[in-house]
Amino acid sequence: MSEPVSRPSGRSAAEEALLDAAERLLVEVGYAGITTRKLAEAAGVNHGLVHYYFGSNENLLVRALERFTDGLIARQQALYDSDEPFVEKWRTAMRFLVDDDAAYEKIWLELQALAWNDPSLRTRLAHVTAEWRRVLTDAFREPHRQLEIGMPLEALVTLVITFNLGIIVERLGGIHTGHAELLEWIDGWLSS
Amino acid sequence: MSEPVSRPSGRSAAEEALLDAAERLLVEVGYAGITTRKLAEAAGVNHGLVHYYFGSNENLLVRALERFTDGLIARQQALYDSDEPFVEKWRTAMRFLVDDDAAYEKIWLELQALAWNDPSLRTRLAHVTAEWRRVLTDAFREPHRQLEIGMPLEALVTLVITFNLGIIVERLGGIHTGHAELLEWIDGWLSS
DNA sequence: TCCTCTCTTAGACAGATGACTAAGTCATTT
DNA sequence: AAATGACTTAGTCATCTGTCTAAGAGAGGA
Repeated sequence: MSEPVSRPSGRSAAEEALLDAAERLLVEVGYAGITTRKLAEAAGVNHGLVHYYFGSNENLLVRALERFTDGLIARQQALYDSDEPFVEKWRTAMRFLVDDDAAYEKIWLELQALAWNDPSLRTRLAHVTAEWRRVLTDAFREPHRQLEIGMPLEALVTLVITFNLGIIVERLGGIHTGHAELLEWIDGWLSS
Repeated sequence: MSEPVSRPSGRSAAEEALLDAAERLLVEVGYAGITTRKLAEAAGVNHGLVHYYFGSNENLLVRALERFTDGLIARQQALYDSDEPFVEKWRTAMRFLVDDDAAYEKIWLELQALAWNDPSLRTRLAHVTAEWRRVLTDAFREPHRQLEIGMPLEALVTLVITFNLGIIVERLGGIHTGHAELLEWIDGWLSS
């Protein structure tokens, strides 16, 4: 027999390797280029294991999405939970945003593109975005008051989230025009 | 013989129908779900015509991209070229942005997602974005001065382009939180 | 009328793909 | 040492996919 088991004790190395391979392939070829055999090859395991551990190719991507988004929320929490002053948090976040290594962002947006055509995945991503919004709203409450920003807090958070997302998308398309200028002006404005 | 001909006089109805079908399928199933036979079926033509007119599936998508981006630039030009006051132009643009029918935006972002994994397509899209930036820079030059906006023009244009793009991406993911609040505040601020 | 050229059709073909399975291996338990 | 159960392998199978081709339809000109 070789039926998928009810998640025994510890995850096998192969299972983790396949999820890692999924993330790597999302970066390298995008979700549309991911096949059972490519996954297995990238993970260095037999291609039958995709069925053994995940049942199907699609399910593997769902699991990869869940693992990735769990990590994403934790990472965002950690950034804004620290004791640093707000300006430092902002600078760290913006440094991540324009980092040369866009692997994390590529995975995130490939998963979003996948979800555009899969309503069940959209639910999961909507939850992550809501969590992200919550974290940012908390983080911006104090600076929003202190810096006397005209617009309502919710509008400010929306603006920050969306322009960040837009920068990521442009960068994935190879466009960098104006990004540095915008971020530098914001940085200078925060410092004053 | 059935070799692709050197674009005779007028395009056949089938050729147009295939390009139309490509756009419809981008909206309905995304680029990854587009196959030769689905294209032909959606266009109501024989699947052999994909090879006859475009040589390959991929080439058809490239042609669809070219046709779409041509229209996109024209549409953007037309919006900001009109004689209306700036506020009206802005309102029209924002109405398009949050329109219930996101077909146009879906096509645009599916093509971008396709380009993330295809360097040659990226060049084409980068050109469109550059053109869009040029149009917006012209349109914002006067209001930027009159409204005494603190940040440099280039930073402002970047902010507008990226937060618009971010809103589109969020909407494709089914997220609408805060969009109306942000746009309403901007609208109010412009009116004052 | 016949011929030419464009357009269309149906189908062939190799290769890839997702899903699945029988037969193993191997460590741990009894 | 035997048995158990998790893990792995190599391979099968039906289906789909992209590409290409031979054959024909039909319009317009000679």
